[in-house]
Amino acid sequence: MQVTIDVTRHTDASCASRDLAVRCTNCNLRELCLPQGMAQDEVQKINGLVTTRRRVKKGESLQHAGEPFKSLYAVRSGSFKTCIATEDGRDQVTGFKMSGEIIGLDGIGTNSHIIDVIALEDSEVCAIPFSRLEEVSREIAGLQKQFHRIMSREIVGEQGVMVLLGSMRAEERVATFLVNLSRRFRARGYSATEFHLRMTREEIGSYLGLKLETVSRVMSRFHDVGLIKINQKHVLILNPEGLQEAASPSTAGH
Amino acid sequence: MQVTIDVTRHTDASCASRDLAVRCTNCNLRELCLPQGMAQDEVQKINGLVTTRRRVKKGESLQHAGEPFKSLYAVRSGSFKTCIATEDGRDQVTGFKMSGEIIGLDGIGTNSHIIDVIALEDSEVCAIPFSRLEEVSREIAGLQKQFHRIMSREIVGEQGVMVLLGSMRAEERVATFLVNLSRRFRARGYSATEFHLRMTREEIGSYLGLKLETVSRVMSRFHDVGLIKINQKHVLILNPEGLQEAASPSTAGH
DNA sequence: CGCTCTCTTGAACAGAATCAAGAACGGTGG
DNA sequence: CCACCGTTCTTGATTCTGTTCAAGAGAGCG
Repeated sequence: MQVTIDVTRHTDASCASRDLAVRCTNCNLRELCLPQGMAQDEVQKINGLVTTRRRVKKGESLQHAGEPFKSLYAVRSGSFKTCIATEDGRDQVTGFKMSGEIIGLDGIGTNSHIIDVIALEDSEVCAIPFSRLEEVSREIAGLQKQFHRIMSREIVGEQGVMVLLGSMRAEERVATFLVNLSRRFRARGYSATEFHLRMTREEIGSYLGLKLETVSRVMSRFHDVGLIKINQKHVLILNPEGLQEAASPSTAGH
Repeated sequence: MQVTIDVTRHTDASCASRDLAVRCTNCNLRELCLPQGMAQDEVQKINGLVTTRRRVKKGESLQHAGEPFKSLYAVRSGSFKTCIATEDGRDQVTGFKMSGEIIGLDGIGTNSHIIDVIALEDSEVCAIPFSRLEEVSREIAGLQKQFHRIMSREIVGEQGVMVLLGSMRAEERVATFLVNLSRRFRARGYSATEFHLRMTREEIGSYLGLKLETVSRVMSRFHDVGLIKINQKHVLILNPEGLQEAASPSTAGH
């Protein structure tokens, strides 16, 4: 087959992968990603870890449940949803991944993925071959430590979702979700009060254990009482404290 | 391959702690615990990892949220519940831990625990100092691999709970819970069809995102339709396939 | 421009929560 | 050994939150 178009973009990507841009040292995400908290000289040693970049178009999948596990992925740009499909046909969103976050930890235990990961927009990831990561982290204590931190935080984060799903009412869930997104956008240098939802109401609902109609209704209610301004996927948080309060009611004061 | 483990007589532990029994090599839980899947000679090298045993009486806590993180614990005998207390006073059970399972992974990320762990019965754990574990796992690839497996499985397990909480109805949740317990008892050499619940209805409910009355009602219903026989904390599974079917309905056939 | 997908909103319904009362159990002390 | 107490469990009646069903409005894409 002949490649006739898009040569520029293609070159961009290959350029990136043989050039300096692929190095963690120069990556503007290094404080959010794998190198976070590592010493300067340690980061240099892990430059070689990331061998390839991968582009994933909106709607395409980065990894499929059942595939053999080879690499972790660090989100370089864009965002993803992680889904789990149960034997009985249920399909649930278990998380949303933004830049700097690590994908694929589910595969380590059984050497095959159990989670589907799908791009919510055109995205790019850095592939981290896991066997290399294990090797290098045996040599660099800082990497080992950081990798353990990442896994532990994943565990803690999921416990937070369990609390959300197990004991929060619909309004609290949606408020918690928005507050969480807000924090993550801010951590990435974006506005904490104004952003664009990359996922549909249905995906939000699936993640929060609610139906899409309920998500929509709750957001409309927040809109009506002046907590937020929402128009389709565009969110403007008018009252961050109020939203935080809606997320965990009895948090005394604010 | 079938591994039969005799856990029925864990023997007395005081003898154990000053004697050879503290070594992983001789521990009858080694196929469920940290050494699982490691080579014989590797297991010998990690004998020194477990420095102390700790007894925890029923109702007492093994670790408190907020405490600095020093050690992981492997459950040697007995069982625990893990709870998370949110700022706004909510308190939720996030898991139950049985022999061979590892506790404390939540502390790695922040160097302090965020989870409370409370003994459901008089129990005993092996303390694994984490800094030592990191050191040794830099030397022994098998240990490193196994530790990563354990963390990954924790993540996967929690995703399973997220699906349960996010998309299952009450009956499915309770059935899933019982099937899960049944499997874990069997893996430990106990009966898969007859066992004693160590936790209260309220604790089960908290874990499953249900009220204790609902748990009780669902169990009574299962009893009435002949799936199980339940008398307070004593459970007898009469129809394992039926229970499995109740846990994930549309699982075609059985 | 038309089609589809997504979102909003309303009305009726269902499942689990809440409120309430009594029964069964387990531990304690007489 | 038995009576007593607090805790845990069961069961019923009622309430309420979120779901389901339904219809229409927007937005985005080819």
